[in-house]
Amino acid sequence: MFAGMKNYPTGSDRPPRARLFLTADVVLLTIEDDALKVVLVERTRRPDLGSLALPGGFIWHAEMAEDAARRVLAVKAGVEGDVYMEQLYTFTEPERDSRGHIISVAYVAVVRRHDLSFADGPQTETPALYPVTKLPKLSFDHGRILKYGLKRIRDKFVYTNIAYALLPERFTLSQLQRVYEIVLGRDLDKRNFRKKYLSLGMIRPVQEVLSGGRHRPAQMFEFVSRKAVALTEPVL
Amino acid sequence: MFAGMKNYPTGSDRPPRARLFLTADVVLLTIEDDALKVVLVERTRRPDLGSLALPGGFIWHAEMAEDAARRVLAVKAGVEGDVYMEQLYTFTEPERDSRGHIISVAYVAVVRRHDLSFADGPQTETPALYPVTKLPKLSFDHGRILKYGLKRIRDKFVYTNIAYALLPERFTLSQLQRVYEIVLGRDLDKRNFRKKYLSLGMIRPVQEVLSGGRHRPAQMFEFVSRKAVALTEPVL
DNA sequence: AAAATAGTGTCTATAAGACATTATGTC
DNA sequence: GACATAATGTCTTATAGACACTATTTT
Repeated sequence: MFAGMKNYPTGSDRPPRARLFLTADVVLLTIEDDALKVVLVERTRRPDLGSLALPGGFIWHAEMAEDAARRVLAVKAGVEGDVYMEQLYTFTEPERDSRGHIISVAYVAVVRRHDLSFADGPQTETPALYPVTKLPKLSFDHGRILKYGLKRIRDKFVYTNIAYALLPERFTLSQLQRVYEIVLGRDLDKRNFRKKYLSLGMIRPVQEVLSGGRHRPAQMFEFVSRKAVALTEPVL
Repeated sequence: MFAGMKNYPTGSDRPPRARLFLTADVVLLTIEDDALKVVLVERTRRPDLGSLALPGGFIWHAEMAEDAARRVLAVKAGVEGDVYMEQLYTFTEPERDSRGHIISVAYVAVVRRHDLSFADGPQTETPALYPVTKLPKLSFDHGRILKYGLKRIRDKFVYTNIAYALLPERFTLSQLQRVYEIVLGRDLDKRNFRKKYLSLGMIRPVQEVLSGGRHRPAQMFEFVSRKAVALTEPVL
């Protein structure tokens, strides 16, 4: 296997294969109060006790990383059921965690604020939402992971339908546009946005209007598919 | 599901954290005889002895996955020095390797054919090049990894300058176009390709022409940067 | 009728893609 | 001068982006 190699650092005739611990760490994003926010937990153990980190957990025997990530979502943020989640990157630097050489398989997940339930559940760590625009310093290399996750999600918004993950089943075009503006962090032109988005064929009108306040009610729409779909053409 | 879990499967009060082996597996691509090819090695051990697999190796103690991948490139394909390589995905299914629960951190690398040296070097496994258009069945889940790596590289060609990894320092526009055609698997219009590529400002003409056969010599170009650069605008 | 958001169309500029001929070397 | 590849420009169509007013409902 490592053929031809005569001497390994250990002096043994076999390479010093590492048996490593793996964690699944999740960049869990949502929208609250018209702002994109990320779930962070306060560490209850050393090292870095009391400082903020991404929710994460060790991968168990016979478990795949994605299942561990879903377990983390359930246990630390009360998120159950269908959630948009994708693998982000695997961080393997031996020094990234001061406890030892621990690999992090990082995920990004996007949920509606409503699907987070911090209050109930047995967690001792206290999760909370932080706006991505002004972030505190995070433990380990979690700042880097978060930054990377944010970039990934912003890219995905342009090339996929994942806005569905932040919207109820039925929504208005104004709500959809607002989601894009919050995630991308810039204002969009209403007419151009509607023209473009409708031309993509990812949403369709439903027989329902939203009669909000003292103004004209809005046509509601639904996503044709609530599974992640990649576009050939960007939204913006 | 996992919320409120009082007893772990082992009955212990601590979760059954797994200590796992990790491998770095590399989708190593090159161009040979006007075809995109991938390096595969014949397995010299069980399981799947004699069948084809991606070059890979276990991650060692205090080593990061990327270093392991570079070691694999060096040992199994004689590739040294600066190589375009990026992390692809991490495969963690417990059943993916029949030897046990082994994680694969997969990488894609792109090199010039000239930089591969199979002959010399101490490997007992015999690496060889296979056209990506007609691939044999691979061991484990390597077929899936390869397919994913190919997709990644094709996407990257459209949005970055990584064509540099398949070209000598100086090259003609026809050579560049040919690289794109081989990687993407379709013919491109010469005039449109030149117009577009030159407008991106990623290459510049040098004071040299290539006088090949009995025809007009071609202007040579070089990449402004031979580091991976992401574009805001696609090449094609 | 005032307030508030919904809903709509045009114009301009830029880019993509289809397409054919001339230029300049070597042999 | 025959051959082979290099090099080049125009037209059409589609898309992106700037931009302002009318429509409909509630109170």
